[in-house]
Formats: sequence, structure tokens, C-alpha cells
Amino acid sequence: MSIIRVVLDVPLDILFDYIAPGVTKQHIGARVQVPFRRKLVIGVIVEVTSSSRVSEGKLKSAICIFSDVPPLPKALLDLFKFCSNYYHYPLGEVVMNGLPTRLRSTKPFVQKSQVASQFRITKKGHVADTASISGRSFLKHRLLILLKESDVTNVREIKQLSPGAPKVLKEFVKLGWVEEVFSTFTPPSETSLEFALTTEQEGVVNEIVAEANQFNTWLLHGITGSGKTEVYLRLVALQLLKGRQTLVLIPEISLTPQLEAVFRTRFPTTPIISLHSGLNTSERANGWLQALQGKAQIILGTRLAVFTPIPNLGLIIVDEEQDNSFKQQSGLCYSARDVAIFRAKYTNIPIILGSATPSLESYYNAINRRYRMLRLSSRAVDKAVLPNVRCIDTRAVKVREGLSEPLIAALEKNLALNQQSLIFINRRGFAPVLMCKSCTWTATCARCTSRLVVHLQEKKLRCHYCGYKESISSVCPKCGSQDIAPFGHGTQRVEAALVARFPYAKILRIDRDSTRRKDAWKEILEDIHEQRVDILVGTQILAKGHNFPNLGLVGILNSDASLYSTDFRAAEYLFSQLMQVAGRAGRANITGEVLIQTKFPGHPLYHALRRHNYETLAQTLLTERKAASFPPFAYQALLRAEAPKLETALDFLASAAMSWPVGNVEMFDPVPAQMARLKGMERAHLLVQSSSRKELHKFLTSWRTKLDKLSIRNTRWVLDVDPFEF
DNA sequence: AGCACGCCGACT
DNA sequence: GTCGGCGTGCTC
Repeated sequence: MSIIRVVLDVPLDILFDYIAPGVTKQHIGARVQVPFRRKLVIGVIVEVTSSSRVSEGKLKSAICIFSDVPPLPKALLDLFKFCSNYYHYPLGEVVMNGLPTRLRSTKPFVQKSQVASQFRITKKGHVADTASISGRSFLKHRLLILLKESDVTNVREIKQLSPGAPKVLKEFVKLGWVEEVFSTFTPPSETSLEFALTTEQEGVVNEIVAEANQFNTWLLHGITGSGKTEVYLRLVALQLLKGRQTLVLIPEISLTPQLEAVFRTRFPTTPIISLHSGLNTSERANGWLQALQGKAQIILGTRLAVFTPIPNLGLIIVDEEQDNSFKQQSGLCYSARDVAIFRAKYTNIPIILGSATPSLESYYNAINRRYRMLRLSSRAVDKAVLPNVRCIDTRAVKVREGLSEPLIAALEKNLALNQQSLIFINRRGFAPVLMCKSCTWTATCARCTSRLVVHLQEKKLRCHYCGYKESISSVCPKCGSQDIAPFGHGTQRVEAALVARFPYAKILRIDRDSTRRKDAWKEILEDIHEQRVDILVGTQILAKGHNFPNLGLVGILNSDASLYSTDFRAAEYLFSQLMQVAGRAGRANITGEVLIQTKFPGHPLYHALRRHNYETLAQTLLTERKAASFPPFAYQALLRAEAPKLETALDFLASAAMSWPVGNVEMFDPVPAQMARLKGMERAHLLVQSSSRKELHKFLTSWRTKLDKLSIRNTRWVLDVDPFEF
């Protein structure tokens, strides 16, 4: 047993063997420093054996095995292995991706000293009597008695016994007589469960609690304001009483402080950590370690938190499960939501997926009984009523600078009422498509039913899924009209137009740039709450769960672009987004109004929105997906390629397509990506799909080994399993 | 990935 | 004669 098998941060799906005298199975999961090529690098031990396949002369010796933090638990290593298999990504890179940066360095990690660690005697310690103490150390006897008498003690108290006592305490810890407990943690009292729930919420909680000790994926479909958070809080409280940890995943960093505050207020004595990319490396490592040590009871974080070691995990919650930011778009293209489901299944615990507009994948699983559906269909808080949603038919009214007259009038009225307004500009799916203005015909692909994209520079229509090309016609093939033109976005002058129209109103525009600065969001939210803003103008970010109590009107511009986008998920995203934005209106005692400017007021999406009816639309969309064999009726993988020149990337993909191994899958042609240029690199991709997940993965496994041998200069590639953005 | 080794063109 | 291009191959 003196050979360790190690994963390293290299794009090779193999283990490296090193000589390490005296290692035991206990070292599996430990970090290790090893010589690799002519450098020293850090790796993680995944196996310990006595023989190696590598010839003796090639074997090198490990430098040192780290014991600064406990080894990664088997459950975490298994999670990494699952990801490596499922996403067809080298294990070493998966492990290193999942480890906090600080622990990837060759410098040992020293945990920030706890404010005041507390110590408690263990069962073993209780059994131990003074006779089991070697020698006649009075100090040891006295310390043992002190520990037996007190519930918990801290180092300060122990020091009063004798200056040497802390050293003895450490010995006791080593013997397993004493355990360290997180300083401030006292389990919440039963009273912390007494916060009121509505009957509906109570019912949901009871259903989950009835099966709290086994794996189940619960899809919690709750309309905005129905109080999903209250359900989470109750479930977390029940976990705390059982002494088990909870993992809560949320979409974005900007939401972390908000939710963290809610949890801290509700559970003031409970250790909560939050993990996201906004933390510095030591903070990250510290939180990670506290979770691993079982000190943190609630682990709150963005997608990366799904890789936190949590030995006593009892429940996982994924809030806003439909959100795209759970999917990593580069490197290891994992979906934190899906990884979390695997984790729950592996641990045999429940997982809750919460959403007002579940992803169609989840909804489909729920109606198929693979997931369990739970519904919250009435607003719980503030007795608020759902906003009134109306469409403004922009074919019938005057529109100037993107703003229609009825919307202007509504803004005017709302200003007079001293309420806030929000103008939401949809920017998703703005690849221009060819459309006939008189009959709304759009150019679609003859081979795969998706919409064709207008490429003005090459004067061609191009399918971004299968690669089909055709020339741009000047006459509508359906009605013969010549009123046929590219149709896309065209709104950035809206703010200027509003300023011109309402010179006395305080207008605030929110976009990526205005929120980039560190405390920008906080200040903006403050301005909004202090009524220093009359009209808010912005995009996606405005949709995410912030409460604007005085918001009376929401205007939505440019949403049609998504309706006729080339992305088959665009309608689903749009609906989710609009439901969220609409939910911003009329939260307190204001009946909100939502006005949508559209050329297609009859579209089923707007129908569903007016009635706040997710499920009908979901059914419609599922029917469409089924007809087109798109997810969730097909499983997809995307080979993404990146090169300085687009042709290089396409060439690589072409040869990748040529090296087709065995496998019963459908392969499309290489196409440029929607966002073809990024950081001076041109991007293209190749879509593979199958109606069988098993077949797809069988194919990917053998394809990847062929791709490895294919390497073309200047081209980087990655496999994206269950891709989101094309 | 990185980094060495290796085999052919224009330069002090 | 050498410096340097990037093709090929290996990493325990």
C-alpha cells in the first residue's frame, strides 16, 4: 500500500501514480504535492494501492500529503466522478474546478481562528473515567470533571483552570473524548417553528415532511408572492432540529445577501455560510471548511456551492430552478440543479426545486411522476392581488421611439398617483429573422423547423441548428406581400425618449454597467425604496426577486423578438421573465398594472400571461417541443469550438463530424454560434441529439477519445452536455 | 494544458 | 552557419 493514484489539473482523463510510503486508505481524498514534468503541482489522492501499471523507472515520489484540512469525503469524490462521467470532462479538472482556489495552491491553508470555539464532551469521553488517564495528572482529572459537568465550555473558561489546560484539551480531542462545536450554535427552539404558514404552505410542508428521510425531487410550483421562502424556512428549521445541514442554491450573487439576511433573521443562532464567486479566496475556503467540519448548518450559495462537502446533508433546496445561471457555460459545463439532484439521490434525501415558472424539463418530469409536483397557487403575503396584465396592440396604435401612446398615458397617470413605474426592455433572442409584416409569416428551416437567421453581409438565411442555407427572398411565400424585412431589436433610445417626454420625472436606467460597481446595487435599491426614482428602465436584472413596494406599473417593450427567436427555448425564457417582472408590480396594497407592447396580442404566451396561467402554456410548449423533437423529448450535446478564425473552428467541427464513432444519434452540421465573436475568438458548434440519453452518452464517450486525438492548432473545444445557449 | 523535442526557412 | 516557426508527443 505505498502507491497513490492522483488526479491533477490537466485535461487528461487518467490517474497518475506516485510512490508514497506509509499511506493508508485514510489518505484518500487528501491533497498532495507531487512532481509533474519539471514542476511541483497539487493533486488529490483518489486511490491507494500496492502496485502500479506504470513501469518502476517512471514512478516518482510524492512530496507531501496535506493534512491542513480533512480529506475530501467519499461522497464528494463520488460526486466529482459522476460529473466527470456525465459531462465527459476529465476527472482532474472536475475536482480542481470544485475545490476552492485557496486549496488548489501549494501553500497549506490555515483556518481563520474561530471567534470562540466551544468544546463538548463526547459519549466516549463520558465513559472514560479518571482511571483511564495515564499518570497522575491532576490537571487532566480536573479538566475531565469540568467537561463532564458542563454542557459546553470554551478555551477561555478552560484557561482559568490552568494555563496548560488548553494543551490537555487538545489531547482529549485527539482521543475522541471531546469534540469542538461551532461557537454560537444552539439548535433553534421549537418556537422558531411557530411562524405562521398559510393552509396551502402547511399542506406543502406536510407532504414533504411525510417523506423527509428519502430521496424525492419535489417540484414546488408557486406563483410570485405565494411564499415559497416561508416553506423553505420551515423545512430548514426542521432540519436544524434534527441537527442536519441544508444546502440552498440560488441563481445569482446579487440575491445572496438578501436571502442570507432572511435566514439570519429567522435563525439568529444558527451558523450560516454563503458561498459565491464574490468572496475572496480565504473566505471561500473558510466557508467550505466549515461546511465540511459540520459547523455550518445552512450553506447558501450560487451554482459553485453544489460542490461543497457537507457530511451531514439532510435537504437541498434549489430556488428559481429554471434560472440559466445554474448552468456553467464554459469549461465544465455543469448544471448545478442537475448535479444537486444527483447529490440528493446519492445521499437519499429530498430536494426541492422551487419556481414560479418551472423549466419545461422539470415540469415534464413532474407530470411524468419522476418528480413530485407541489403547488402554491395563491398569494400569501400582503393579501396582494395579482397584477392586471394587458397587451397593447402596436399594429393598432402609434408608437414613437419604441413607446406606444397607451403606455405613455399609463405612465403619466401613474406618475400623477406618485407611484413608481418600470420599463422592461427585453433583449433576449435578438438575432434577426425574416418576417412578413402583413401576415406574420417567418422564414423557417426546411430541415429542422427552427427559424432562419438573416445574415445581411452574406445575403443569406442561415439555420443555426443544422447549418442549412438559403437566399433571402423579397416576396412573402405565404401571402405574396413585399412587406418582408429582417425583424429584431432596436431599443436603446428608450431612456432618452422618456426623458424627453417626462422632463420632471426622476428616471433611472439600470444595466450591466450601472450595477458593475461593488455597492451599486445597494445604492440603487435604496434610491428606489426612498422614492428617489419615478421610472426605472432596464433589462433582465430588474426581473430578479427584488421587492419594489410602490411599483404600480410595468411596461414591457420588445418582447416579440423572443417570440420569434431562433432559440427554441426563447418563448419559455420570455414567459418566465415576464412572469417575474409582472410579479414586481403591485406587491403591497397597490393593484399593479402590466402593459405589454406587442404585435401579436393573440399569441398563446400572452394569453397565459394575462391569466397568470403557467400550466396551460407549458402544455402548449411541450406539444411544440414534442413535434419538433426538442428537449425534453430529445437529449442534446453540443461540441463547442473556438478559434481565432471562424473557418478554423468550422474546419475542426467538420473533421469532428467525420470521426463519427458508433452510436445511434442524430448529428447536425457545424454552425457559427449565436454570439459568434467573443474576446477576439470566433465560436462555432455542432449539435448532437438522441431520444435516448443512454445512446447519447455511449456516443459521447467514444467520440471524445477520437476528438482528443484530433487536436487542430489554435482550436479549443469543449463538450457541453444538456446545452442551454447556442 | 504546457512544455520539450524536432525538423525546415531567413538572418547577424 | 544559427534563430525560430509550430507539428508531434508525453506527462506517473
